[in-house]
Amino acid sequence: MTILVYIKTIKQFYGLYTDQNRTMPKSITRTYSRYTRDATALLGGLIRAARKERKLTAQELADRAGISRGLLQRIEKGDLKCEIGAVFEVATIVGIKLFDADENTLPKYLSQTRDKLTLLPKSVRHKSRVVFDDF
Amino acid sequence: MTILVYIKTIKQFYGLYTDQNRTMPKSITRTYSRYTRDATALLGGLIRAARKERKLTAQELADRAGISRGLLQRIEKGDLKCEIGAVFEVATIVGIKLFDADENTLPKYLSQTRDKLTLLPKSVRHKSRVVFDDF
DNA sequence: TTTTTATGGTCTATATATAGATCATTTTAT
DNA sequence: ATAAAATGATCTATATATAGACCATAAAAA
Repeated sequence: MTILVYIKTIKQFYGLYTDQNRTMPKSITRTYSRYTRDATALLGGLIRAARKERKLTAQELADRAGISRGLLQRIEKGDLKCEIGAVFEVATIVGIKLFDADENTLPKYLSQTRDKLTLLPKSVRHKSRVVFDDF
Repeated sequence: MTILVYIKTIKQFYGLYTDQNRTMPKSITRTYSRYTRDATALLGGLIRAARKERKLTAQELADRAGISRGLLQRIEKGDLKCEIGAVFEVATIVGIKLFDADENTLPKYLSQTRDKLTLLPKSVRHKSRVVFDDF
């Protein structure tokens, strides 16, 4: 007697597994405002322009940032699903100022914001609205 | 004869599979500059402050942005691995201006940047340095 | 004080972003 | 014109971010 188990890929097994035992969760499609899309596209465009002005190839900049060329392409295109850390790092390398702040003023803004937060209430609490539904 | 197959979790099987058949790829740990880390932390702090000023709970803001409360927590903490789209969307909702631009000026900056890009060379090409290694 | 609720953290399964390879095309230098 | 190289795009496996549930604690209201 022979038992033949043939699973080509993990994905295949994974798919069988999930389909059999769990309901496939709804794929979450995010919506973004125009402002968000424009801002991300602008940042990507600024990065691309700065890269060319500095005569860096995509591969060179990607290497410096420690990311793949493909990811850099997506960043420059304004892809909304890239890690913010990767995007900001690339921007930093080509010399784009975030929040109009240089390396000296940025920490100051940061501590100012932290100070401000200590003054604000720790948690936001809504006044409990009295409901008159009993009548 | 009995063949007993016991796999507790997919992860367990997955681990066995990869260890046996493939070399485990190096887990890529990114490095980020201080400027990048400060900028992300600042944005998170600004979001948190703006949220409290607007008397929104974390859950309320997360719902409006279409994200989970857990993700909002990471964003406010300045986690570098969040999607830039999610971060910018939350910032937009609480009224934080990106690039000091409002909803009218942002598209203008965007088209200006695109115009600039058409003027720049399509691809960056390094002058081929003649190598004298032959001697 | 008591009660209610917001926050902060953990854990798991799923969805998805990323690296890396590959190929076609475009662009620049020679 | 030709060659070399940069770019744009696609594909796959892996790594990892996210949603959602849960719990403990903190904080604000009653």
